[in-house]
Amino acid sequence: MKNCKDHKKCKRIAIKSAKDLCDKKNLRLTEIRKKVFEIIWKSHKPVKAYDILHEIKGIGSGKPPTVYRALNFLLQNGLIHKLNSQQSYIGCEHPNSHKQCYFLSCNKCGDITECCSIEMDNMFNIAAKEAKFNNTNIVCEISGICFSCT
Amino acid sequence: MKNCKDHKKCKRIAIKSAKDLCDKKNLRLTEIRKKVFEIIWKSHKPVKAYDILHEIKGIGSGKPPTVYRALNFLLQNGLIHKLNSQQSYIGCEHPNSHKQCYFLSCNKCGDITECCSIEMDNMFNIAAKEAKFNNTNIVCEISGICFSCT
DNA sequence: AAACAATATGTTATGTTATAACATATATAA
DNA sequence: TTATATATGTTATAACATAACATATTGTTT
Repeated sequence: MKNCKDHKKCKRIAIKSAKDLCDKKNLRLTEIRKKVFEIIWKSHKPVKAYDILHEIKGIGSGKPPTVYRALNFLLQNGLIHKLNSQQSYIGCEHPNSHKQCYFLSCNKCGDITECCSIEMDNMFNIAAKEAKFNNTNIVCEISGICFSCT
Repeated sequence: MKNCKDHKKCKRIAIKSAKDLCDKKNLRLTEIRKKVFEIIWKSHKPVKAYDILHEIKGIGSGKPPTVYRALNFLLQNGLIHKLNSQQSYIGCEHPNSHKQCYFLSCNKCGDITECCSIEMDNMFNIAAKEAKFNNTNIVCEISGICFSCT
């Protein structure tokens, strides 16, 4: 997310839409869950579970299960994503709206961009259909060196 | 890899071509590396590092670094793949030849199919090019329920 | 409001995955 | 043969994640 100029705004919007989504779906965005979400949204860089754990002093038990439960809640409800190739977590840029996305991840600066592409989507759907796979879940992570780091 | 009828043959070929590849590239397929490779090739299912560790009694130190070093050697030289979404390792179906592949992974039977697709490749290349990314590495894993398990 | 059920969090312990750091051995090149 | 690079041994620990059971909080029914 290189083109984020005003991250405070970015974060505010993310929190607002998380609240809205939870209201609409009757989900409880508890204090702990909200805090974990906020920590993840501190930047556009992926965050590790144990970094959250270290940062979450004063709220909740400060023990792994607390953090992982919050992460799982956020993952299940599409508010964050897990980056499997680096075991870390990042806020979803467009909750509510999207089905599938892929990630561009810079090995140098750590910046992540979440991308949606109908073409890519179709590709995945075709691949799954050809193989007769059901209930598919797709992990697609493109890592490399981004433009500004080249 | 549902259409493997004769896995002994499958494995033999894999070991043969690993040897050839190492000869050609002047790489040393030592006893430990070969053993780890063989354990991975016992089936077409992904194998966990610690399962290898438990199975590798009698050869090498039988301690994590030994196994991870062998795994890294095999990964770096394209002889095996790592499935990031399940932290496990699987033999490469076509070393030498391919640049990019994606995986179909059944959540029920655990079977994995390694697929190559020019269209998918192009898609990834276009995505990387558009984003001006260099030296890209792609992780693409489609999980779901396979045809025979449905 | 009281009783109950469902959901969320606390707590302890442990399982799982992976690497750092330094020592020793083996292979290859000078 | 000495030097250098590569591979392995060894000890310790870091990093990631969940099981199992106890308690608290919220929501629902009576």
